Amino acid sequence: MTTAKPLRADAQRNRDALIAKAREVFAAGDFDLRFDDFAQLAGVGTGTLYRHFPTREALAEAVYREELTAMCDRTRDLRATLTADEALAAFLRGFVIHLHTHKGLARTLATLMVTRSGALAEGGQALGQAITDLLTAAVEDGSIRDDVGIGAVMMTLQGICSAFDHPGSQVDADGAVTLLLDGLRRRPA
Amino acid sequence: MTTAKPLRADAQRNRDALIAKAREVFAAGDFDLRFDDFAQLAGVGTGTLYRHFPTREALAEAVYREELTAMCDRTRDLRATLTADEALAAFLRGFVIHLHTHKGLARTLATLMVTRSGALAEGGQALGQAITDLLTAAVEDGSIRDDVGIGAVMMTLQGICSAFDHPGSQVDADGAVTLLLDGLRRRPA
DNA sequence: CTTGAAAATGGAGACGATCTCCGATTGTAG
DNA sequence: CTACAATCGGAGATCGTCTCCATTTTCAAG
Repeated sequence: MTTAKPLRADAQRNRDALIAKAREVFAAGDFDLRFDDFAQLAGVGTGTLYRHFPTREALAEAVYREELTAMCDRTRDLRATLTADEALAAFLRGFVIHLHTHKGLARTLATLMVTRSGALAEGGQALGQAITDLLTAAVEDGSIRDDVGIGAVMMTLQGICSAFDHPGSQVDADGAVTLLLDGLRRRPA
Repeated sequence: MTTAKPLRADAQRNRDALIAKAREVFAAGDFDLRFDDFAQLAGVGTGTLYRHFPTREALAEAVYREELTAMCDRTRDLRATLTADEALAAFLRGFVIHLHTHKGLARTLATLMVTRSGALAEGGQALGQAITDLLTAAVEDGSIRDDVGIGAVMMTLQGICSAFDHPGSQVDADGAVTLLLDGLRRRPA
């Protein structure tokens, strides 16, 4: 999967330059910049841009790849320290905070989930798996209900990501997580 | 608001033809048809199309206007027959079923919520208000919690609409509603 | 039934974004 | 150093969106 293909020196340089500039642009909130302009800003030709990143989403995914793996790691750390349901809660709370400080990440995840292009790009795929593992563990130790599927949870998360540019989104997103966590608790009666 | 502006005979005819054709196209699942082609199919010029419907969303909203008002009416009927929380539950269950038989509606609502163009087009606005009323009533009579905002619920609904083209979405959407309703229940302890 | 003015039409073409193609350039193995 | 392959760059093809305005249609007043 993680095919390590040796990249020629100049190719690597250009790729890095593109990602670096794109990160700046996203950080500035300019998500809808004309795609070709990413090339110009990075000082490469449009052909080079398209060769490295066939689509806007591919570029976004590369920019946030680090963040994505960090989140995956986080799920594992939490699993090691806390009970399954605590880990789930901690992760989701952290997820919202993380999205808040990286608006571009929210948009990227939303797009990846909607297009589900080629079954989500690699990083999105990994995060999805990590969350699935968290949920599965919590179901197995009986701390959350088992009568609703993972997909239902993912839909809610997709809502959070999609709606994250609206003003006041952080409070609402946190509320949505509260509802989700309480809804997931095993029905007492 | 509902400004009744008399439309010239030919204008009305063309408008209706556009909506009718668009309804067919959406029913066939072809949501991303080239916008100009809606005009060609309806036998009018592109200028006419744009005059009546400045954007793709405006056309979609017109197509589903009936559905939208029907849903608004439904919230009121349910309020008249059931308790506030029963009405909310019944509405959301019905909502999912409705989306399932009208995939185009799901996509339209998702788009309207994302763009929130001019504070949502008229129909979407009305539906949002109707849902808000349902929630408010349930909060007021104490059947659902009051410590999370309406926005949190809307986020979840946005997720349901956004994810509705994925296969197996109906089951997942129903699960998401289950989680939402249970999450909204006043915490017992 | 005119008739004149306002309303509406339609479709060619301007525009802006995406993406491709290929001759020129650069890196690297031998 | 040479030759070959990998990569580059950016002009321009392509495609969807939207505008503009000369022409046609409607309609109310005479």
